[in-house]
Amino acid sequence: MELEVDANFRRRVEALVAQIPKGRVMTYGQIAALTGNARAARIVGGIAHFGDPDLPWQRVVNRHGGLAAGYPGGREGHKQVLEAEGIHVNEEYQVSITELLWTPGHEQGRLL
DNA sequence: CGAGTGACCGCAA
DNA sequence: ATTGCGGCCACTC
Repeated sequence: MELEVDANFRRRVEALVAQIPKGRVMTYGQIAALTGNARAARIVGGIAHFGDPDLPWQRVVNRHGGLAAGYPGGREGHKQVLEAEGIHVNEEYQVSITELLWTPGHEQGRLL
């Protein structure tokens, strides 16, 4: 029953982000697609700003693996948090999504 | 209820 | 390879 999508969209995004394992990252488009709206990638970013601040939005990056701009503290603060998570960030403020991109279902290394 | 906006993505020159 | 522009849909005021 996929009748619930409107308001549930935000809830799904929050739930999905909350399930991102430590040391992994997801893209806004990835989350948007998994929530049912692959074109609502921007909405995910909006929820990230107006959603629950307790969620690990730090593990959410854009398609190019670049850090978010509106993160509290800027990309620099975002980079610091990612480094604390064990994720390496280069001077370009980009992470190796090819290596760190995580998708629900695989749950590889649930060392949480 | 209406309009504006955005922590994006994809494509075109 | 880079740079610029539009579209898309939910969220906030």
